[in-house]
Amino acid sequence: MFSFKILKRSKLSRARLGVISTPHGEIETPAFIPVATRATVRTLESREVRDAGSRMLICNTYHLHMMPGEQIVQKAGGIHGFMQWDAPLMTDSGGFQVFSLGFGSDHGMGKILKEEPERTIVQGTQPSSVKITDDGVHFRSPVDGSPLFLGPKESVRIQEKLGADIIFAFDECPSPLADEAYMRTSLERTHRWETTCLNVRKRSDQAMYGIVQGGTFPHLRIESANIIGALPFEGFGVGGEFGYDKRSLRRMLGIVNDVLPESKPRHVLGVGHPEDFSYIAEGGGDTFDCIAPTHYARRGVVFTSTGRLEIKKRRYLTDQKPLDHACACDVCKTYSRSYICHLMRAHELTGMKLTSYHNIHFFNARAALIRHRIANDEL
RNA sequence: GCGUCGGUGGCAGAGCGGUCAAAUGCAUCGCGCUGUAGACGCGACGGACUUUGUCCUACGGGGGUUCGAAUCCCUCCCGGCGCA
Repeated sequence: MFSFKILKRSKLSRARLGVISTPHGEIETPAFIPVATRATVRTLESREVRDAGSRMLICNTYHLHMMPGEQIVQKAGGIHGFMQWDAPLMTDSGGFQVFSLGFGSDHGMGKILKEEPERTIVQGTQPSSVKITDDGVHFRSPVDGSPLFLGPKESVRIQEKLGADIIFAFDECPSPLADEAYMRTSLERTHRWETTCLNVRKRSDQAMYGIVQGGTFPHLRIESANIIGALPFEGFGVGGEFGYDKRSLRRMLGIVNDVLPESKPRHVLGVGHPEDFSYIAEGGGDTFDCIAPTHYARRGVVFTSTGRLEIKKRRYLTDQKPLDHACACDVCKTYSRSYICHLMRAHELTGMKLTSYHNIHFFNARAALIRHRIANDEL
């Protein structure tokens, strides 16, 4: 049911052109995957996401377990039926929440930094609202404080009920502030968890991706890729941070992907600003997800062919041009910057919807361009 | 006309003798967001400068009281409400 076909390998880089086939259809790669954490790409209906050019989404185990709960989703026919998305779907395992609700929250930072960090998280350190044990992670909801224990068994059990086409093994996304000793301990624990995920899986109609970690330590990345790559996963995720320098993203991916079996698809977790696309493809990434298009859209940041546009600025109130003159999306064909600027300033939901739609379309178009360039031997 | 309440920064709205260039919210400006807790977070927001400080101009206008007033008094102007 699940397969990955490589249509072309670049001669210039590790980039490849491919097709992932799932029980819910195919997707051409490299591809950008919008994030639909709680079974929605925020502000957009499933059909709109589809219209904007998306062929696969990634939902989240932790968030869908907390609300509405996997039983509800399962009864609705899995996420596909629940959200009426008749195309491929992935679910993230909850491994990112180990970071985002843990050290990420403690230090008020994301997993990608702009400069070399001071590695203050040493082996044995625990985040304040999350407790990491050998069996899994005790979470405490930042919303209402409700507890949740998620380990490899729990994550797989939930993901099998949610029913995505591709599920991820449970990992710990480590903080960029972790020192090497912490990173090694975390990595070894993650490796054990991933083996458990393979052992407890019951469904054969879902692909399971193992996740490579190791932070910015090349030898740990290689070690992780060797171990995870040798396990019978249908594909691989590459998680964590890749260094503050954009170039190191391509380098680290390259290091990992030289080790991972070439015939299986690789998903780069949580990376994908427009300027990252070519690095990801050149590093051998096939799919990648990022909250950027929707996250920024709601804050009034629009991605265009000439860079970011902060559409809430007063100066756009009288601008009759489309968001992006080079964009073919319905929003750009229909509405002016002036209108969208007004909606955003008035806090009208439609404003966020229009910017989200455009950004998703823009990201998809950029991914299509990457595919085009590989096909034309340009990348 | 009489009575009464009120006029504070772009807006709304605290303050009601010193610790007030004036709380708070919104707006504005700047910055930050990369497997989404977050339609969010941080900073600035009268002017000028030698900017953890100094000076100037400010709480409807004018005039007083006081060492000191956005805060008290008088008067004028404007607005809400009530009564004629």
